[in-house]
Amino acid sequence: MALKTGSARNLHTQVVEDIGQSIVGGLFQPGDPLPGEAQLAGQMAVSRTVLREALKVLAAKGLIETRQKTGMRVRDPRYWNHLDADILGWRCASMPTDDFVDKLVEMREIVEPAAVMAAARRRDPAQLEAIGEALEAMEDAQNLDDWAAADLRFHEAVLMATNNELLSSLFSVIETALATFFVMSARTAKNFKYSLPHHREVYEAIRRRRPNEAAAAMHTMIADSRANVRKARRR
Amino acid sequence: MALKTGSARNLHTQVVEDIGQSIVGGLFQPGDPLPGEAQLAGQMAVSRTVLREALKVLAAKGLIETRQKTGMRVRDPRYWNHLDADILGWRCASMPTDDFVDKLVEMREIVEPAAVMAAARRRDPAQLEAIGEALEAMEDAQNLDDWAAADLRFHEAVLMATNNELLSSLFSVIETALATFFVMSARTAKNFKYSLPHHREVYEAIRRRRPNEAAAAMHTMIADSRANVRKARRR
DNA sequence: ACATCACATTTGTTGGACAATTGACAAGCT
DNA sequence: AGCTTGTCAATTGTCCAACAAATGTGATGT
Repeated sequence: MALKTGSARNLHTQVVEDIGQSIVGGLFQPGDPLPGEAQLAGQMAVSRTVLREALKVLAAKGLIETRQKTGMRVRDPRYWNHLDADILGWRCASMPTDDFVDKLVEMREIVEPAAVMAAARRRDPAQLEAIGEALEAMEDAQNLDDWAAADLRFHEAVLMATNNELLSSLFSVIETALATFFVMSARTAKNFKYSLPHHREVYEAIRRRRPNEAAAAMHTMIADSRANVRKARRR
Repeated sequence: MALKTGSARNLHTQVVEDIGQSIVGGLFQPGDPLPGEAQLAGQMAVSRTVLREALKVLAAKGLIETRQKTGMRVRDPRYWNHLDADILGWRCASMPTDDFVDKLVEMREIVEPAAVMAAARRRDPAQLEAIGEALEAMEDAQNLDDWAAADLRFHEAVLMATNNELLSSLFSVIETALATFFVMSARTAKNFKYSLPHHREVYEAIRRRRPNEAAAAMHTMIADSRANVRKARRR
């Protein structure tokens, strides 16, 4: 457990990452409980103060609960904030199982068509331009990394154009899904721009304020993406 | 700012509530920044340690960012975790503006019809029974409080029956929306059971595994609810 | 066998100290 | 004067040691 995961300026951030990943990754089973604060702090070579700051964060995410004398227990996954960006990231880092990928796709299929409908109705010129810029960046992309970044920007810009921050907060889900797909299809992507026409359709529909067309285009785009992931998964 | 909001076992929980509500409520403007830790701790009569535990939680929710020397700043609302149950609660507590209610309704209209479709396809017998029990409790309810609690259980059970924890995590949104509606229509509700037939339709569609019927029933139900809220808001 | 109570363990809370970072300002050089 | 450089100070980051509060456990007494 003592691996230093990513780099982080703050110590407690590292501790959060470390313990969080251990819990989400299943290293700690739900219900049965972590060592005491003193022991944990010793294991990770940090002060109890820092450890406790991390524990509070994990508790806020719903991963653990603490009671005096009893100690800390991993909560049932039912109570986790599954939409939290960190938790999503940890799940993908350690357990990109097939059914989890399916759940991500299902979320996309629900959220994104509805989002482009809202965007087509309510977007303002600046938001449209943000989407357009992302689209241009996708066209100009010379390698997979550039294209992935631009793709993320595109979908983020669409979510922002809904003018509903509850919807745009779901970008953490879409972001995780796309990132996972990119990893899975990194090899098989000779023509990584294959979905560019779909993106253009979505953009055009939003520009022309055609909610239904936008939703349809987005729907086929996600279906395509899912089929592609299935294919990549099989090899 | 020194009002003691709700009751809480832990001190830092109170601090989180207090500062979080102040930020979400607009008492602290985004961009320009909170007093230092020492001063804040003094104002709230807690130790710096406790205050810092609270600040880490708020930072994890995306409300603030801290840097050495500069201090703490309220982040742009774009970065807030708007789907966090606490943040939703704080927004409703201090600012149930009309457009926020509209956004909540929009989320329901997107999520819940899709959710009942998934539930109608994938629910298992136990999950169906959980929905049925909630429905019975709604029938038997003698007062508004009982009915509200049963209504919440109904919608939660539906989300759980999707077998997609990403979807069921959105219950925090639905919960907040319903709670707000109950408050808004508390007076005007002579016949608070008016939506019972709709709920029954949804239940039946899920039982008979009819995704499209379930989605349609849920859709009209939410539309009804929205119309009712509009009416209540006007007086 | 049962109730009661003291105890021990674990988290909760406090205060203080020092380290690390970094913006601000002053000094010095060109 | 304008720019660079270095020092300073303010703020958060980290650590430590002690005590308070809660609470399961077991001893104790009847």
